[in-house]
Amino acid sequence: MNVIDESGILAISTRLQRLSDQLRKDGTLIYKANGIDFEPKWFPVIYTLHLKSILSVVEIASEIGYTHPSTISLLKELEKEKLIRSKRDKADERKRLIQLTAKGQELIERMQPVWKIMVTCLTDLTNTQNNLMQAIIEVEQQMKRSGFFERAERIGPVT
Amino acid sequence: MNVIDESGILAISTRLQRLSDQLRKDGTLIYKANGIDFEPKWFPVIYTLHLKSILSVVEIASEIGYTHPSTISLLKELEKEKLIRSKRDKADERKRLIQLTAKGQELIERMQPVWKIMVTCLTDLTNTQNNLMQAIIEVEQQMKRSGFFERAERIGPVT
DNA sequence: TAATTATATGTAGTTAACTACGTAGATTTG
DNA sequence: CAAATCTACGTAGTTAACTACATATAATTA
Repeated sequence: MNVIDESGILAISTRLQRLSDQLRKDGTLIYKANGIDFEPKWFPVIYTLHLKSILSVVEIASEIGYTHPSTISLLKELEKEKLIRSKRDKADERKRLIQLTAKGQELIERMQPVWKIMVTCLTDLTNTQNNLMQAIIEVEQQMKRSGFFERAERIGPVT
Repeated sequence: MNVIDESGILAISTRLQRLSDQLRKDGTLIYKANGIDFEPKWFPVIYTLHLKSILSVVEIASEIGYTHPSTISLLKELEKEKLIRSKRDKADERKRLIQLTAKGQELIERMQPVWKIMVTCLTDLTNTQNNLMQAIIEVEQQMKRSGFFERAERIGPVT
């Protein structure tokens, strides 16, 4: 990965994705090694339902920052695993309300120690001179002020 | 994205990917706005060939840190765009040697000012208290020492 | 030098997100 | 209150990476 490492900031999107993938793959292995049948991609949904207990599809999507079709496909998997269940909202027939099942809640209990280990390891890994988590938060704030495209428009277009 | 923002480091893989996607999407728009027909995903291959001029498929894959099938599919697209061409290595009939075409080289010339704008904007965006690029490099170094899974194994498994 | 192993490339299918589009129910407005 | 618009959900198809497997050539070894 010589060239990409050296091409600097232009390949930052590639670098971010590579890091994300590595962490996710290890996440899968860590759950497995601890005897837990859980995929990292499910975390945002499950964690959201853990905190909020009952939400509609679109509410979950908005909490986790995914599109609703992506959320629907995660919910399908989780329903198949019997970790969540859903019912129509009687007050608004368009909505489907999602909740954890007892199995889902138990799984969360069993995952607590694993999450604790993960937090420790991730904190360790990222606790360097420039803190990755903080850097992400800071860049997201910068982008909220003015995004990459908007900034480029302001400088360019090259005539 | 309340919950994910607050779930902290456990959702770091999701956060990294989200940021990567946003930057890539804006990258696409910036090329377009500057009248350049180029996709950000092509950057690693094109930039590598710009520096090294002639390489085999596996050499490119290794330089950009992708698997060879991913690289092959990028090369197919680039060949269709006539930005690269390939020929068998006479010394080793297994190898396919890849080079930029004249069109590819011209495109790179035309992209230089856009890359310059991008570098400026990205540097600006990430030049916060905790520098994102530096943070990535530091975390990659940490992971080389001992990865996420390895660290978790050392602490756990929970008995 | 024949057999084995390693390397380079290629194909098929998977994954985890996305966009685009469609429908049904709720809300707003002329 | 009928028509128009908006919101919630769902489906189909795309994307950009991956893994697993297959094949051909090269290199090594018995």
